[in-house]
Amino acid sequence: MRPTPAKDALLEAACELFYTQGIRGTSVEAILERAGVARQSLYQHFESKDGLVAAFLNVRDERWCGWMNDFVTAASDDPLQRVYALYDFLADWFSQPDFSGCAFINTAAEYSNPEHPFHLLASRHKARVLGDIEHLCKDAALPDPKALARQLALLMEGAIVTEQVSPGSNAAAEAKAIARILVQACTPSSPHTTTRRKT
Amino acid sequence: MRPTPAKDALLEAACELFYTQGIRGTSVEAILERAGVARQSLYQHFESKDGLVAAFLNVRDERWCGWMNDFVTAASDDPLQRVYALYDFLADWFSQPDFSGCAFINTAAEYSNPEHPFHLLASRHKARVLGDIEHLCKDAALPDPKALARQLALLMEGAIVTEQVSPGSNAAAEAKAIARILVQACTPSSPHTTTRRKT
DNA sequence: GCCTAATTAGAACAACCGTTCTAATGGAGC
DNA sequence: GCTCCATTAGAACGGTTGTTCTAATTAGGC
Repeated sequence: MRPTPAKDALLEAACELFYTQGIRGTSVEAILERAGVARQSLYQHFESKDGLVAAFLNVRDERWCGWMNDFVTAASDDPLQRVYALYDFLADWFSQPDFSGCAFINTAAEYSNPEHPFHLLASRHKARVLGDIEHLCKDAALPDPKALARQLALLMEGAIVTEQVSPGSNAAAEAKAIARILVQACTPSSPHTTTRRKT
Repeated sequence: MRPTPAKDALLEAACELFYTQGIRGTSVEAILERAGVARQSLYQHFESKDGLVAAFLNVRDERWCGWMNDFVTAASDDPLQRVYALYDFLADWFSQPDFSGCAFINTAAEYSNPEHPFHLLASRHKARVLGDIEHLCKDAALPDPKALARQLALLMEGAIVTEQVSPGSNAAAEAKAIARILVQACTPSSPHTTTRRKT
């Protein structure tokens, strides 16, 4: 029990509640109850609720990017299939019972001022994800990986939000289909190597 | 002054503040101050803050859809160009100084429970927008207008959220470019009638 | 076994929340 | 001119917010 059990319990409770109920929608009281921890412990390990929020956003960023990269890596050895697997990752995520959209989109919505520290953390997360996608495009030897990554990221955002507002939209599959078209469109008409239409 | 000036002032203030600061982020006090109205007036015309929120969401739905439809109608007489004009509408919207994303996406994020009345109003709004887009696709005689509308709507969501989280992304133009590709892809390779590449 | 530090429970705080009440003021319609 | 009702200002309500404080309790390292 090196990293103090109370601090960990608090962070875990914060991750659950801030994500599913929103930041303003989650009281310190609720976090303490969920963590099974005394009030004092919170202010011993974090300077304030906002400090805990910042910690939550940082671990969420780390974890979510990890999930995404692990998923696409495990999905296939073919770099192009890994690009498409981004949307299988989304489908997997959407099917989780506590799916509540993207924590960072939600945070940017709650703190609309783009200068607000939390909003900035949201932008930073999205920039990081964009970088990861761009990396996938480069690995797949796709032309203009920067531009394509921006397109693929926009599709992901659209799918996330669509599924959040109207659950059951099957938005991940929709986005994947569009992604196929985009890749096809930017590829100099190479005879589709692994484009076995299945879905 | 038929529809009581106080009620109107309250609704107007609610529209501004709920949209730009969020619902939970806006206090009754702030609305009263902005509206320049006494506290009692609020509870005379609306049964509660939640009642005012519902009223806000309804007028926002009506107005936003009106803005969109008016914009694309005025943009061109060519039905296909009207489809593309959806994304010019977005660009116009994004450039407004108080742009804070989509009020309904934000509301669905704040009230994550899909059964919550506010979340349901958000779903209803998106369904309505989807219907309008489908109508545009039909007018443009595009094949499978229902499926295409879902794709175009997903692009719009992606652009809105991208611009909200990271202002200055030029996401509207990005989405428009993708929309062109999608329309091209679903059209049985008719020689591009009005596809004069300009942007 | 003792010392240190983490943790605990719970009271207390001021500030804010949404809401209700009281009482006075205003103006428009008959 | 009087009545009715929208509107006003402001106090007051109970509940919740985030935070601080006080003490008592636990557990680990030397």
